[in-house]
Amino acid sequence: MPELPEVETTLRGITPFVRGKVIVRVDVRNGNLRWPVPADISFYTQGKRVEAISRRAKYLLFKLPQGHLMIHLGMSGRLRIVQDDTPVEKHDHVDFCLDSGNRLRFTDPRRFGSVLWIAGDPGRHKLLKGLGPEPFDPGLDGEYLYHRSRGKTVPIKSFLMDSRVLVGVGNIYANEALFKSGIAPTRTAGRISLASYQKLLDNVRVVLQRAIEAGGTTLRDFVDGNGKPGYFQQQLNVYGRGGKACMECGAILREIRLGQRATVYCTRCQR
DNA sequence: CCCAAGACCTGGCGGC
DNA sequence: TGCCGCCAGGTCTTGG
Repeated sequence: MPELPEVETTLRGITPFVRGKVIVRVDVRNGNLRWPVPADISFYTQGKRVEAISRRAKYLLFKLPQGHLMIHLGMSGRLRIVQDDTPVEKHDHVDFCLDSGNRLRFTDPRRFGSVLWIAGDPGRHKLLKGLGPEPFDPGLDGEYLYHRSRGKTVPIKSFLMDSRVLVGVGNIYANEALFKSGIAPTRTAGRISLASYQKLLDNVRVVLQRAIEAGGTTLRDFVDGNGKPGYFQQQLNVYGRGGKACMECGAILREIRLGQRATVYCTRCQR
């Protein structure tokens, strides 16, 4: 589930139940994630109060007195609030038990996600230090993307999904933003105009913002611990629609693979 | 440095 | 019903 909107929705959903609470115990049932859950995670987190929660790219950061707990959801991860007596299911790998009687439960069938401890400045952590700007960073503009792309021979879709350039644009929304912008995903990043990058950034923001708003309607699910993320209900123009008719012109949408990822576009609307 | 491909892992689906 | 291959929202790591 996690693209940026899902991570942002998760952040908003769990914050009221976690901020200000004390972690009384950590249950690690399977610490074999993308990286092993640190053996001393309890040492750093047990008995500590969560002072704040924030997001950087698709990483969630929980500020504790002596450092940050950092969680990434990978491809299939979920974080939700459950009760102490909520039954544990197969892929419920880690619980952060809170003094409120709730637990923050990390579930991840594919285990591409991660639960890490950062002792120092998160911005200097190996996984965060090379990241590009956030899509909604007010200082970000089309010129930045234009300049970063000069000399690059990668397809624009790969460029857009490169976290060193810009964070938060995953496969679904890269496809959608390129469609809205009328840009073929195969085009060489270095040969795209400034005006096109300006339009593309606008559409990245529109698509992400709408998805966040859609996700925001299902916040209740995080409390109940059932239900699904909201973005499936959202209207997708191209993602998952290869071989079907373009919603704008009716032409058959083409599906290819770019950088190993499913890529769908309209050869008539996108040039 | 740049770019492409491989790696990690489980589950669901379509086809036979 | 069962087995097989392929696909899936990410991104770090390796190889050329």
